[in-house]
Amino acid sequence: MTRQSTETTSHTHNPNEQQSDSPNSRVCDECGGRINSTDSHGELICNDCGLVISESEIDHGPEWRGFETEDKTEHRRVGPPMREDMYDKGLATDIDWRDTDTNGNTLSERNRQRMNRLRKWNKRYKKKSQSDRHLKKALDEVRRISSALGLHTQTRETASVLYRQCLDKDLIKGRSIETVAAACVYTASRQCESPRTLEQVHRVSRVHTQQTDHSPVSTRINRAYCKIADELGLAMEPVDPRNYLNRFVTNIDQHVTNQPELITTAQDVLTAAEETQYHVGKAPTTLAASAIYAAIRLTDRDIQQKETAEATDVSEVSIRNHYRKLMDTYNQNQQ
DNA sequence: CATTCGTGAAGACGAAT
DNA sequence: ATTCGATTTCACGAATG
Repeated sequence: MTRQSTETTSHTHNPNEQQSDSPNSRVCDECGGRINSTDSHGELICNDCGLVISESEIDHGPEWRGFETEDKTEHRRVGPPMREDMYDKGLATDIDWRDTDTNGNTLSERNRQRMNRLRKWNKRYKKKSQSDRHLKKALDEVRRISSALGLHTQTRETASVLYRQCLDKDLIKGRSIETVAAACVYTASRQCESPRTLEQVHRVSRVHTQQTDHSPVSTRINRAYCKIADELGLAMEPVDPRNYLNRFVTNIDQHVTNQPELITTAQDVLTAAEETQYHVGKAPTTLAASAIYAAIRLTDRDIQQKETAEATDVSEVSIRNHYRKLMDTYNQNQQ
């Protein structure tokens, strides 16, 4: 459905591309345009056609840190930074499985047995307690969901921090690990301004709707999210509908020409709507979808309501109910 | 014929009572 | 806890081109 990075990673090996001025600049497969470095939502976006290339971010920074001048010049390697999304924060030691020393020489029989014993106890220690296993399972789930939603590393780490805080506050009791993990990812995606809808999170989560639950979104994840935001004292702002535009437009599977024009028009439509306070009380997703359809009309494109509705998970009716008004306020604002 | 438009019923939600 | 109003969605049929 969405285009992922698999197509773009290949020409990293092309020597011609190594000359580019920034490590992030690449060329779009679709239109040959320059690809922007990540925008504020952590998504790689083509400058020309607006195609979302890849939502997962690669850290191009140095893996070393220097505390004294000679450290910096030597580029001494000191290991990766701490990671909140690994249950031991990435700090644990592992013993190599090869029975060789650092020079590659095979070990003596006596030393091999010693290493075997050490490996065994190291493993036992790492999986020691029940809570460690719980945390590992939970953070694996956070990682899985984040990756399925194309969220970038910073968002995933935020979700992981949230989960640890939930654990501290005993918020897991009565809920499944999967539910809390999904709720943490949902919360983090909003905090990091690359929001995913509850519906999107629910679709990739392993939280089943109850048999009696007819609502399209998971009440469980929503309740967990409310509880988390309340207990952790998070002041959650309403989602800015503009943050949905890139993703929604990319979701329209028909090839959209000149995406940036469409997106900026939709942005202006939303800005105009805010000035008349039209947006108050309306769902952000509905506003984003309606603004996109209004922009489609304003720029004379041949894309149907149905397609817009399907790409945004907003009903056709809701789009119908709003896009005229949005077009009107936009047009008034232009004069 | 495909698409858009309008409608009433029904559910969910927040604010007010 | 209940009521009320606004919003959203569904199912359907009518209007439009």
